[in-house]
Amino acid sequence: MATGTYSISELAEEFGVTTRTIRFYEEKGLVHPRREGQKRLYTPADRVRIKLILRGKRIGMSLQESVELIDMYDPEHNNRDQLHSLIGTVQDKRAHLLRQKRDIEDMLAGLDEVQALCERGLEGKQ
Amino acid sequence: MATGTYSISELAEEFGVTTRTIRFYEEKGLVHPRREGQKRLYTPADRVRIKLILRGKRIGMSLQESVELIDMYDPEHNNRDQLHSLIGTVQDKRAHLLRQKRDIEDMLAGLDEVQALCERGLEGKQ
DNA sequence: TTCGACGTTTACGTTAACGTAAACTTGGTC
DNA sequence: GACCAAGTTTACGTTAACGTAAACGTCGAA
Repeated sequence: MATGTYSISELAEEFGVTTRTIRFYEEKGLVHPRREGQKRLYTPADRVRIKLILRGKRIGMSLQESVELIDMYDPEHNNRDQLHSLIGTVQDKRAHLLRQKRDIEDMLAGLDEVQALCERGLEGKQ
Repeated sequence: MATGTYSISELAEEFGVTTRTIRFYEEKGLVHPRREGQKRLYTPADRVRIKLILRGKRIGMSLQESVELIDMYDPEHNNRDQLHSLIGTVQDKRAHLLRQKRDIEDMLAGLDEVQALCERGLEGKQ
């Protein structure tokens, strides 16, 4: 296998998913690995895309949402209108993420409470 | 309608979901509203439960996960073993949430980059 | 040369979380 | 008393994100 590339099972193992999952992502147009004969060859860029998609999944984003976010990075945005509209999308995404962050912080505070209650409950039963 | 209670459509509107969604949550045992004749009557406690479930959804939790988290609050945990095991679960949840928080912060940093690139792109085209 | 590990395609199955539609009741109001 | 908004039950439909199985190719080692 060409160096600096990955097989499908390497990536699957690294990310803790099945090869089916990675092929499914290709089916949906999320990645486009080269082929060596019949076999898929993933570049480091492909690997990063998958990594970012899985990061998105962890906070409840759909695959499409992840892809849209990832594609904000690549500069196919040339004219002013596109740049302005992209900035708008960035604002929206930011607002959404900030809300999620607040939600998480609230839950973490809740967990602290629960733990404190547990520990006080244990003290009484020493 | 009894004061200090809510109808299904009141809650649906407040939370921006359909009544179907709220009935579905009942079907799944997530809430247990009283009845006034045929109609469902939601207490403030019911309302909070739904609110917390929807908060969970926003960060990608399943309904079951949300319920498990919510139920950590109520003190049906009496003996030491249960308290210890609950503390363990709290730790796990916390770790999970902290990872999600990091993911979000990374994405926010990414968005800052994108925006900076956009603004620099616009400067050149004034 | 026969495995066994790894890969491939094709295709049907599954689960969660509702959407949607039909058919019915019920309490006020014009 | 007819109507309408808001409620109800029952039931089938839908979408995303894979799981699972079958049937096949390939290539390096024993």
